[in-house]
Amino acid sequence: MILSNSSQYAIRILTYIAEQKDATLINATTLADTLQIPYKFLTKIMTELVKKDLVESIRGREGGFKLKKKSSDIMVSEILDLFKDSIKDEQCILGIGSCNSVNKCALHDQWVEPKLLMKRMFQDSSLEDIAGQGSKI
Amino acid sequence: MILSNSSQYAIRILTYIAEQKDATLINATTLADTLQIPYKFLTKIMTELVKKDLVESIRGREGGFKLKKKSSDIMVSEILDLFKDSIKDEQCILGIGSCNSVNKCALHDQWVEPKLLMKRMFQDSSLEDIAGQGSKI
DNA sequence: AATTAATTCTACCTTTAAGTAGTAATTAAA
DNA sequence: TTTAATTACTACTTAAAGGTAGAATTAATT
Repeated sequence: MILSNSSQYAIRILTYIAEQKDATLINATTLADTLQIPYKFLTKIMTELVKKDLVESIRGREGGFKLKKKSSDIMVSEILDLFKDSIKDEQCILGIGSCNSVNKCALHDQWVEPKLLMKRMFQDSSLEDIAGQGSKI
Repeated sequence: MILSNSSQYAIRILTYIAEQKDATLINATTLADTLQIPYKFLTKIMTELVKKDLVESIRGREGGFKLKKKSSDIMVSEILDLFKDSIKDEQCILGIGSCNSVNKCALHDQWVEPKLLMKRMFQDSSLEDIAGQGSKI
């Protein structure tokens, strides 16, 4: 699996929140139900997103969550960073330390291009970019 | 992590074996030492590679392992298949079932290109292609 | 002030990947 | 024929990810 469950969930959660009208609060129950994520696991993730300032929480009755920044200012790579799932420049596909043109593993040359594209995909995509396409949830 | 430890180990093991002269047997101790893979874990992987006919084993004293096919006939994707790490066509980067142009997740469009390159990297690289470059082990 | 609906905290349980231990089976060499 | 060097098998342990439970905290509504 390329991304951990936590990363996948976090992207889906944030994308869904980004699709709502600004300033509307969405609560954990709604998120868990619509995104089909186990409630208790979701709340754990939400707490992390709050701590890392991607999301703002309003506690108590009528509370909920909303984005803390503009959706165009939250990049997918930021989300992946929280769960150590983002692509590093010298990430070795065979796990032999760090990999570069002078110290390469057997698959290094073949990995350069796909790695670059993956990195770009995560770094260049904001929540605004990926939200609101009517895609599956 | 993109590939599991088992997949990474298996690729390294097979690449190393492919670099030896045909018909030379390499034993588990040598593999574990030179590739720095825990011996007991390595033997477990070797048994799988033997069962799946990628490797031939000679038991008993002076025994060891060698490739069962030509190194040009073993593709990296075959190895990854053993550990369910290969890239599937409709693999959804967000883990929402299977993903295609009519039923897409939020990241689908961005994922198409990198996914294709990754798939090709694995499908088009044989052990012969990646061995013998003097790369790190 | 009490109630209720919400997030947060702490601790635990479950599943899977990763790694380890011990022994049996095999075979060449001494 | 014994011994040593090897792979194969069975079972266990550990670590990490994924997931759950319950109570504490917060704050709006009644």
